[in-house]
Amino acid sequence: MSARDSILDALERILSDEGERAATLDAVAAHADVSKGGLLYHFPSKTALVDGLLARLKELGELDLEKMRASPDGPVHYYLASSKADGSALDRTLVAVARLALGGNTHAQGALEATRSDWLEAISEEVHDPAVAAVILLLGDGLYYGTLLTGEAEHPVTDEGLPDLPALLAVVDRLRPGA
Amino acid sequence: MSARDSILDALERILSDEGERAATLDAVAAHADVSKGGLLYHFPSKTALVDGLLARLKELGELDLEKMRASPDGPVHYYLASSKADGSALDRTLVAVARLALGGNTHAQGALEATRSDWLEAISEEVHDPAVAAVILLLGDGLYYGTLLTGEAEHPVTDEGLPDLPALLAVVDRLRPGA
DNA sequence: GTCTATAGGGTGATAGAC
DNA sequence: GTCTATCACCCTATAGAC
Repeated sequence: MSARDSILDALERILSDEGERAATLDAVAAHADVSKGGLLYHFPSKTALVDGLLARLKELGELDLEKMRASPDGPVHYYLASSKADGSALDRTLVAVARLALGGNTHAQGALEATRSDWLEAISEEVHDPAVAAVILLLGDGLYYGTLLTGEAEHPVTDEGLPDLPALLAVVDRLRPGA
Repeated sequence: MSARDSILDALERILSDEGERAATLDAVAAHADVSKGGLLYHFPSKTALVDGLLARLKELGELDLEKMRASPDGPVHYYLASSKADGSALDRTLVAVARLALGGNTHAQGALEATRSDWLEAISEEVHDPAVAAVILLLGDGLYYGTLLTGEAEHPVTDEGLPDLPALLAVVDRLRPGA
């Protein structure tokens, strides 16, 4: 793996596990097994480091959008299933960027908004009622919010006494007359 | 207003508008128009300051829960309507605590989880299908997530091209056979 | 290419004046 | 009760050795 990628991986891990405040240059360098000077060679500043993460989100997001559109179960099921973060590369990046966005980083907010807008577009191709499409988008947001709260994708809020994904999908399907 | 309350107000405002990192003792004191020493007289440490905010959340949350149960439109409509943050005292506190929770503060995470659990209970009293109740809870989470992303309750994500609240409520009502 | 050393500024917290 | 002065610590970023 390239040094660049292992640095971004370390940044994601720290943002997910310990939050935005813990993601200092020192901590990222230590987790990536490079020196602080080495980190600053690859990313000249913290802003550049964050921009690197946002570029990764854009790349992974576009790949996922293709998979979403090509999914045999349709974009909606694919979207909701993937909203229960399962530890994929995109999930890890998304949680990390969300942490930055919720910490006030406006670039991260914009990147997330763009991704969400792509999702809504793909959902709307399958579900033509805009209100239903919005409900689905917001439901996915809610699922993501749960994993963001706990930080660790292993213990999402929805695992604590809430119904499982198939039950939620069944409810959503009742909103789609054609399904 | 008591000095204590104006300090907590200042903390909320900074957390909402600028994020967790900006909520330093200095900044809170300046916004509350007290000196840093004065702030530390009322709240001996930053942990005590945060605990003060969590106590306020508990208090406002219990009041809101009563209103939710007594609402003429039923708990579900009340819950979803209030999930689109409208600048109420509870909304401000909730957004602030969510910022802390998403920054990694485990006390704040627990306080939010307790509040969410109360909501689910109240929703379940009206909606007996647990999967539908979960969808409603998550939908509210999604609405909140939008206001958290932008930080300012004045420009929630759902205002940007998504249907308005009545349209969402109509969709949700289709899930409740008795409604 | 990767490292050490250090600058310059902000942080939470304490002691003590008034 | 509220303030000023100050502490030791941690942050991002730079300069320059190897």
